[in-house]
Amino acid sequence: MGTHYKGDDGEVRALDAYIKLIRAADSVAARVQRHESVLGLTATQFGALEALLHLGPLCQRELGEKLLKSGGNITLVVDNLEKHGMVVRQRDQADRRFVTVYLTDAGRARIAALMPGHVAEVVRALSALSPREQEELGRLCRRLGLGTAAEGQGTPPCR
Amino acid sequence: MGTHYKGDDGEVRALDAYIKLIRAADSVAARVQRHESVLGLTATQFGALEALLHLGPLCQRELGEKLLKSGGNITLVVDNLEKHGMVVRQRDQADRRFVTVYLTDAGRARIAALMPGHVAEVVRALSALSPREQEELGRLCRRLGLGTAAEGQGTPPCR
DNA sequence: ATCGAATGGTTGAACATTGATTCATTAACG
DNA sequence: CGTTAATGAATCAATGTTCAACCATTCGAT
Repeated sequence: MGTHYKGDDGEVRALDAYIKLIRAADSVAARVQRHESVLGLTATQFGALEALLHLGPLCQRELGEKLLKSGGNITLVVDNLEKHGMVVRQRDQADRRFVTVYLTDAGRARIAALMPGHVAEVVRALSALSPREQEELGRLCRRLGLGTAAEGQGTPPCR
Repeated sequence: MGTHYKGDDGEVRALDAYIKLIRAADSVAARVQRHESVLGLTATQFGALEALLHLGPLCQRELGEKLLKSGGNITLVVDNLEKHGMVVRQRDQADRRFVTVYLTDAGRARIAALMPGHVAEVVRALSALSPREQEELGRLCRRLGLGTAAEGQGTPPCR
């Protein structure tokens, strides 16, 4: 199990941790997302709604940073959410480059209704670890994320 | 920072760990993959070559399991690797449903040449953690991955 | 005030990924 | 045997994602 690469201890240790980290994230994300996508939302759409719900209106650049997605992608995601009436765009009057994205009532209702199930699924996915272990995992992961990630660590990317 | 969801302690703890896990994996994977993709390989192509290098020839179904990717995707990935002469397909004579994928000499040389840089980048990405912490992270992640993931935990998915 | 750099957003091409369908082959079972 | 089920792979449409090019807007020098 783990890595088959021949190298010194430090390399094998890092590779092993790396593989397990990626696999765990994939596994947990897949499990959680199953419950979102069934309801007609992609993971990124869900993440966007959730960010808007918990952080309030955001411009598209901010949304992209929170979700770790490219600008072009955010344009499409917001397009689709807007098409479905979950969200509205509005040009910022002060600085007309910005487009602020607002949750509609329908969007707020939708994401609010989805959250309990989402939370329950996350809790369930992490139930393999004790509370103390979950905290330890969070601590370790936070230090890893600091390296490259956009600093805004507000809201879940949801892949 | 972390989660903005209002809920009981267990929920907040799980959500927080979840977010950080996903972000850390994204962040580390992005960093590592930057060094692979610059050289003309997608993450999945790299993962496939690496699996073949360390595990020997595999059929496409096995490859899909190792990489956590769909069958249709594997067909395309192998197509592209074959086009570039990194890999050859061969029908299994015993059971003609199987197609075994072999590394060519060129493919072996290519992945072998890439590995040291890959390993160095993984080591670097995980250097925020001490050896002991890396082991702890691996231990926690392994227990999370067990929930849903395909059991074959041989080789890195690389997203 | 103006010109150039930087920033936010959009667009379009390229591509990876999935999921459903289909086909060939093998296995199982009567 | 022969039919049916199961398995591995290929194919195709649909979609999410990224990246580069581009436009509009603002900001900063001079």
